[in-house]
Amino acid sequence: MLQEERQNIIINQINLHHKVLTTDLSKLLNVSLDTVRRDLHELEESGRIVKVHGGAVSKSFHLPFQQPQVYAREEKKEIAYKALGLFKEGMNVLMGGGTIMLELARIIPKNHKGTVFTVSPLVALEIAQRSTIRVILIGGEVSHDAYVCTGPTVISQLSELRVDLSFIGANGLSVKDGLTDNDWDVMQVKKALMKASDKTAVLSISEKLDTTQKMQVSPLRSFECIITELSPNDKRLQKYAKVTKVV
Amino acid sequence: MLQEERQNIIINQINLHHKVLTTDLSKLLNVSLDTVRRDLHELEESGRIVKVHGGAVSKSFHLPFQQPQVYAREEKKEIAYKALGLFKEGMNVLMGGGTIMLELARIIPKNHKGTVFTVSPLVALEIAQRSTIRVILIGGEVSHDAYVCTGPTVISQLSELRVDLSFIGANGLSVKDGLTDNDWDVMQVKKALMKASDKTAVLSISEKLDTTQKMQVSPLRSFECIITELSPNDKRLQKYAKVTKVV
DNA sequence: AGAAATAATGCACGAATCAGCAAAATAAAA
DNA sequence: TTTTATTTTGCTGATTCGTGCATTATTTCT
Repeated sequence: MLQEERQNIIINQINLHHKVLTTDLSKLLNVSLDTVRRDLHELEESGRIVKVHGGAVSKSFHLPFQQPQVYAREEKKEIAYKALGLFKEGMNVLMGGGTIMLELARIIPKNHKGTVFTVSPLVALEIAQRSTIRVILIGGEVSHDAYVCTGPTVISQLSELRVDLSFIGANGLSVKDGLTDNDWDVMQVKKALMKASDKTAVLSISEKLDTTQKMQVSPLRSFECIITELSPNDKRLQKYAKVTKVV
Repeated sequence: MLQEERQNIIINQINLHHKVLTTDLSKLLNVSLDTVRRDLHELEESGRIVKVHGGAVSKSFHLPFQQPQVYAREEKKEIAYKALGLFKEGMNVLMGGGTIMLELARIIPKNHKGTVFTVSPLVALEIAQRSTIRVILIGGEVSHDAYVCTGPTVISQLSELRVDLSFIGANGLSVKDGLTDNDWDVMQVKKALMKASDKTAVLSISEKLDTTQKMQVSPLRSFECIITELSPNDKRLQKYAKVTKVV
């Protein structure tokens, strides 16, 4: 077998699986490990792949220093725009935390009528800064990782509140387990958010669909709708559409 | 499984959920805790994530509030350092809003013991971000100009609170009129802050000495001390020193 | 302050890598 | 074709790398 032929096969395998193991290639091509290694070395020199210990990965798979400021920013913006459509003039809404909420906060029109309640200091500041809308921040202990107010104060304040609509971000979302979270305090807050509102919309990027975290916030059917960046008739959403509205 | 592959999965999990636990990753990836820890270590070294006790959090969850030009920054830092001297280990303190408070928030040591209550979302976020100290945000309507929580909710929550010490920024400060402010809501909040604390320290740059605003918060004598960037025996402070302590 | 959870450290073992060398294959020249 | 030069391949041993385990620190919770 020619060297070039072999290397083409290797490239092919990498494109196919994003990664290859040196030992696998050795068996597949019936050559020694050294030969495979030398091939990988050359392919790396010519910049076609990235060699790692144990094998090699495709260049796109190995993201060298790409550090997005906000992960999946565009998708989240898209979701925020859809959500904004539900926020009619004069409504009182309740917003949770997370990057999607921040995007939503950014696009609320300056003179929108209504009141926003939120447990997220960041959301509160963003809205207060950009718009003249009334912002009520529900205070409590500030969580060190999610930057959201949590704790009994939050729960009790929310229990005295009644709003038309709430927006909640998702950590895990699946048909079977509904909305799930991995932080007990945050889970409690989300439950309270839902209790305080007539309707609740879940905002989530599609990547979180069919994932489950440790604790359940609420089953799917209790939500007014699920908002993702996907088209409502996307295949991935169909099983959700049977239980609740998808947007 | 390739190391590279594993680390990509970890990054992805963190992007999705902002925070991951070492034990969860260990189960998810079917490797020992040590391996996960080493991965997290490497990812931190290359600057892609931030490691915390028990797991790791996303680096990209950075706070977008910027502070372009702070007037008299150096003087304010100086004041903040003096104020920090009063914040002993284990104390519960209450902080108002304003740029001096932000400087104070920035210099609180990472592992300082104690609890901070504040009506300023900015202060709360700054502390929550930089330190492991407990931060309780007193919620309410977010003022559009001072970015401080105001209104009846704040007042009533503060009335149920009792702390050792509070730090308040000044808008106007004079021997004759004491601490004065020009915003009715903020004035009310400051009054409530004082009522909730055993002692109150006023933080002010010297420029505001001998100035008076429309509404009085409290006369001078009710303060434990006044903190400025000046030396305590500066000429300008002498008339204040007759009424209360100056630092 | 004590108990439990989490992290760091040192060690051992196997797997992967590398360098140099000899054999084999291929290409080029006589 | 034979001979020679060049490239490619496989092997050996030394070395590094990745992983898990045991032990010791550190942190957190109560």
